[in-house]
Amino acid sequence: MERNTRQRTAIRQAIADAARPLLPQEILQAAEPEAPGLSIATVYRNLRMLVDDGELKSVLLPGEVARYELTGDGHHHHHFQCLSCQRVFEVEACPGDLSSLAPPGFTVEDHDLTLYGRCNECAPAGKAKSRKPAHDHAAGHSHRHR
Amino acid sequence: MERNTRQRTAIRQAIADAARPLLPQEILQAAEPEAPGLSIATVYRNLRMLVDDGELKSVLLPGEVARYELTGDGHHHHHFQCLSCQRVFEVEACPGDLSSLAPPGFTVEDHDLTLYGRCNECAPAGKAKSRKPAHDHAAGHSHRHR
DNA sequence: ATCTTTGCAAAATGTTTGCATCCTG
DNA sequence: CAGGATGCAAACATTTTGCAAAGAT
Repeated sequence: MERNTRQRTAIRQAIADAARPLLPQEILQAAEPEAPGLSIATVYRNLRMLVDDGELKSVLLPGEVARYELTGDGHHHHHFQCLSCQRVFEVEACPGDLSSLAPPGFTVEDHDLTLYGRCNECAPAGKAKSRKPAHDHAAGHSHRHR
Repeated sequence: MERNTRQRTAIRQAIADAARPLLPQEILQAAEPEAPGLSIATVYRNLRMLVDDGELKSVLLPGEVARYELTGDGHHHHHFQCLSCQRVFEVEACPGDLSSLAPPGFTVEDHDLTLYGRCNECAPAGKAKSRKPAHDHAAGHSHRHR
């Protein structure tokens, strides 16, 4: 990744402008106005390059397609997904060391945590197209091709 | 889902016999000897039926394809993935209430937690085909087609 | 001018579905 | 023997890749 193209700039900008991790499709839509004719293949190619470069980080939530956010200072953090609008937000807090939770003989090196609930824009009452509670997973659909 | 077929019995048994959540492919391989000619389509169809029936639960880890485990008593628990062998194990412990971690205006209803490290069979040194640390996600690959 | 990057279309993956047939109850 | 369940292949959604054309330095 060495040259600066209109497409790459638009993709970078789209992610930088978002206040939350975006889906490849959202990135395409956000960047397309800046780079007319932008193709999804180019979005994927650039996402991969930017992640390899350390400029971006992919945000993987259980059963969800990868989203992307700026690496920023790269500090440890987690994510929150709204059960109503499905959008994902960064969460600064972290429960800390969880090595005591592992079974004997197992060593913990890292962890991933996702919180589920309602974001500030979605009323805690409005049970819209909600995802099922995390430990009540619906049928397998990592590839359910949402 | 009303009839008892050789295939369905084999699938149920394969999952019951496993000490950990299995991938659809692992289920196919484990059940095939009991039900020769078993097709992957049948595995998927039954997994979905059994999940809908509440007999099974899908285990979704970040960036991973769905795995399946028995619902059992359906108690709240989490999972551990070995960075060396990639296998997933159940973890009884839970950090408890995490609602304080959410940003103001957000309400937490549930959470998902995944621990990463080495299982009892994989030496903490053997850095085999390991997954990257959780907050250092590799490029998107919910569909990375392992 | 060179060599990266793009767009398009085709391939690869994991999962789902249509349909004729098979088998359970 | 009726209707659910299976196997096969085709369909799907998402992501990747081959290749010729376009573009950046």
